[in-house]
Amino acid sequence: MPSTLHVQNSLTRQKEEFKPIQEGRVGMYVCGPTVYSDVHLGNIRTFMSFDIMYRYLVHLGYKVRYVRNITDVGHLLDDGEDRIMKATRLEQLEPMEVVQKYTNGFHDMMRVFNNKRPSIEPRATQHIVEQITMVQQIIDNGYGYEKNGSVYFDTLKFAKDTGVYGKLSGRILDDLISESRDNLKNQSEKNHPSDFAIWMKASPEHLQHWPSPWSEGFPGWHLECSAMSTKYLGKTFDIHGGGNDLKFPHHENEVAQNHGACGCDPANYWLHTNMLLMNGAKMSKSVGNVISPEELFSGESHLISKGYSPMVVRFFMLQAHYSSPLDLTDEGLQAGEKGYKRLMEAEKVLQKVAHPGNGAANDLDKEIHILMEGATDDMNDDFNTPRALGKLFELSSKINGLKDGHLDWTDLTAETWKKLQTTFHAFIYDILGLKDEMAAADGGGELVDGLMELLIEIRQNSRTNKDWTTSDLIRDKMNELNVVLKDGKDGTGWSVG
RNA sequence: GGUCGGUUGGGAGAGUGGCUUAUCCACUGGUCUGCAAAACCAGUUACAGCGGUUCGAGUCCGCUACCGACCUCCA
Repeated sequence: MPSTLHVQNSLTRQKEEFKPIQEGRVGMYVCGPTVYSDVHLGNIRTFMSFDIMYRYLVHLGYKVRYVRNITDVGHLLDDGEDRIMKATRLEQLEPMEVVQKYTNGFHDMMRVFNNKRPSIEPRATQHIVEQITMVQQIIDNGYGYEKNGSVYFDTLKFAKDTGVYGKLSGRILDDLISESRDNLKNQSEKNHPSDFAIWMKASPEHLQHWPSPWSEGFPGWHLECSAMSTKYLGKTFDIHGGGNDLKFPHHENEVAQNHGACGCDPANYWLHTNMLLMNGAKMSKSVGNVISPEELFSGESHLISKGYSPMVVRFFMLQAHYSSPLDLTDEGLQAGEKGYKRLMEAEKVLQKVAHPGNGAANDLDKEIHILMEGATDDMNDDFNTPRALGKLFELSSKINGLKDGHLDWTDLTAETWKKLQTTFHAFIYDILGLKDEMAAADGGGELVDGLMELLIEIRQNSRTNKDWTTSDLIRDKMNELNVVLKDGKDGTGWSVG
């Protein structure tokens, strides 16, 4: 139960206390999407995980510079074709049209899931100069060589000189030699199979290309992150993140490039998120378990029984730790939907109900404090959202218990109640980034509120007169409209859903 | 073949060498209620298998089985 933030560092494979380079400030770089197709649910989980980290760091009072790039060039498919170029060909669009289209889609989806915008969202194509400069530095330092207009990173020399190559992914260069397969397009040009391109000469049909000292071409995929993180966060910064499938080769090569150019580690803490599974397997077309965010919302998929709202999906994802694989299932989503509503209801009750005034710091008071502190400790422990959520649910029980009269208001002070209101609200909205999806519906303005009050009053009169026909009619009709009436000790409440 | 991770109750999913339950969903009983819903209380199902370390192990070590990711574009 750490009282300061600890994170699992992929670089050391250990949980370490987080100490920023500059006090009070954090530089964080996260590998963003390659904008060549619609955003994948797995991406959404990854960016949501880093969104939580970003939010929590901000909550802790850090001034965070959060950089998340857009890859719009240089990311090749295994047949050597550029991802963007492929989309250009298939959709008959300009490269920048492809990039804009899927960038827009990505942004829309990030907003739908309530992910905060990064401080800087640089694009690879806007940083060609920086990348060319870095290639030159790498060449000057003896770790790059040119072949037919393309430039490659000399992994063998780098590994011999520094011993750094393979540090992040746990791979040894000897293994890489035997592992590598001769299926890369430019294989023959490379001195060594594990070498990778940092500048590629453009073939005639390639639409995205820039002049450079070596050829008319484009930067290698791994290079953009090195160049842009260095530009905006400095040679060494605090946190570098991405999906764990990027660990090798992308992140390993990034480390190599930074060392090759500047002789230093790019980031002190490398954080990797785990994969999202669908029904126990990685989403893939061959398995037939792919579902898009839109299908998830609408329910139009054989994989799910109904649609689930973005916040339900977000809540569902928060119930697993970011470093564990998460299995997306219909049952899991259903459970998530109920849990999400329960949590949000408790928050509403908490904010609506005032402490009567007289109370002492008894056991209940202490329990509430312990739970609140526990939730913070959980977040400090490598952003453990599932455990923190558990604490929030235990607090929900206390809140509901007080409201229903099962727990005694005199056992806690008004200050504690006030603090609970602040803390709970901060956790749900600021840290976990949940939104009240019912708010839009039931906050339909004063008119709706007034009408609802009137209906509830009429129904209450019927109930007093034991006119069950009328009271049940109102309740049933409301149910048909997806409005749930809740009879409590202090009158009737209502909610949508 | 190599690297890394995983296997927890009906489902999802935390967790720690012992003492106090994760939590959510589902289920059972109860309280409340005109009835229901909601809420609250209580309860039922666990730590893949085998061996070892230990006074004591889901928790550490080893082996076996199974699963996954990466090694090739991928969050």
